[in-house]
Amino acid sequence: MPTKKKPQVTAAAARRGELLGTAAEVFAEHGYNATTVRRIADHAGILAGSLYYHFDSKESMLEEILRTFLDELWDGYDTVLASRLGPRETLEALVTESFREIDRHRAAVAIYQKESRQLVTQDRFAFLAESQRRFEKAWLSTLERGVAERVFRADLDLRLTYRFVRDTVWVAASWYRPGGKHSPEEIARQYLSMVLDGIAVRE
Amino acid sequence: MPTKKKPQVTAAAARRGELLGTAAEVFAEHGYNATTVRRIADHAGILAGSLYYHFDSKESMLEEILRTFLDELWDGYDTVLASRLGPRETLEALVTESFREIDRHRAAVAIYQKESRQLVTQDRFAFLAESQRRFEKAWLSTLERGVAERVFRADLDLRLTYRFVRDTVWVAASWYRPGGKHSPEEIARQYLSMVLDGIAVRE
DNA sequence: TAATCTACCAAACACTTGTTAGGGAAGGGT
DNA sequence: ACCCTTCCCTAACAAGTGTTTGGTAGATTA
Repeated sequence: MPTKKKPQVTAAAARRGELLGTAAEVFAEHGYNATTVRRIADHAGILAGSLYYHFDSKESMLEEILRTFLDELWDGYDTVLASRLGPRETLEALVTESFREIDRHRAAVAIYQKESRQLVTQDRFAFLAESQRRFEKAWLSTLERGVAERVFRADLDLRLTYRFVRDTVWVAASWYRPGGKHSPEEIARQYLSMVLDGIAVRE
Repeated sequence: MPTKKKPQVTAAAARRGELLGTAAEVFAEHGYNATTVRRIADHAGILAGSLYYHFDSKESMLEEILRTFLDELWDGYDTVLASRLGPRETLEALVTESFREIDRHRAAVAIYQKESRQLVTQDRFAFLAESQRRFEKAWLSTLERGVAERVFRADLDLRLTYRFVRDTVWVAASWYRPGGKHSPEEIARQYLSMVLDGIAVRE
């Protein structure tokens, strides 16, 4: 029976996570394709070949980064959706949760934004397509409920509205920097104010 | 004195434009870095080396694609800005003009969206940074005028609002397909309706 | 008809890429 | 003292990259 096995595996997992973190940042900064494994290794203070002690391939690093992010994202989303709030409150909670995820996983979100379109076609990244379907379903049904309950406008193309709301939230990852003057919650509040009430003065 | 010189140069320019068009589409679909010159050549029905009869390098193709797009974009923007409309009408005209540009140059816009962040640091693409500065100035001043004239809300962070409006417009290039059921003007109308008045029902 | 030019091909170049194989230093376990 | 695992390095590989060179069929010009 092996003694003292657990300490090593957690240490290994910690190192793994550390390397994935630096890889995510380099991917986010230069793009996946333009990022060489040597550059990731440089950033981590080791040599390129050494990465292959921890990971099977460059692609598997990308996969693990995106999987980890999406898993945590859906943890938050599912909690919101399970609360069975009204449509407006659901939308507010989803947006706020999204900005929190951007705060926590900004590199992964940036990568997702830039690369997901081309990745979804690969079998390996089929989970991205499934996530997108769930995503669209969650948002669209919230919007539909809102229209039915007369809290959202009925004169808008809902699919267009969905893309509008989705994009306005996630593109923020391209300029957001954690530790800035706005907290995720504050940014969410302003975004919601614009999306819900518009930027024009009411008369 | 050379006779019959002009027909050739216009034919050459036409071929150039043709090749730039296919290059732009491949760039937009797979990303600049992931696009090989061989794939562009395949798409055009020639061999990779033959591209170098028309262009200096892969990078110069990218530069010409983006320059052409930005030149036409600013033609439209400058016309709008020169009209000296009120802030709300200026915003409406700029948004509408943007969607028309997306309709005309959707490949170039998609490339710009995905690659500009990394390109601006290169000397060769310094014109992107200049364009971004003019862009921010045009939009921000319009928003500021709107706040001063009490047609836009005064309680919003203007820089956040600027990024919001900017992003909501341009990310549309990632899903917009010309010839769809919505014309650029119709999409602009719906976007403006959401941005100006919000998606919530007014009470 | 001969000369020239246009737009392409064929084949190679130098370089970078992701990845692999073998080795070795450090350190805890027995 | 020895072994074994962990984590990294050194050095190389094969495939793919952007680009160059020399050549050539066919149209255009003189």
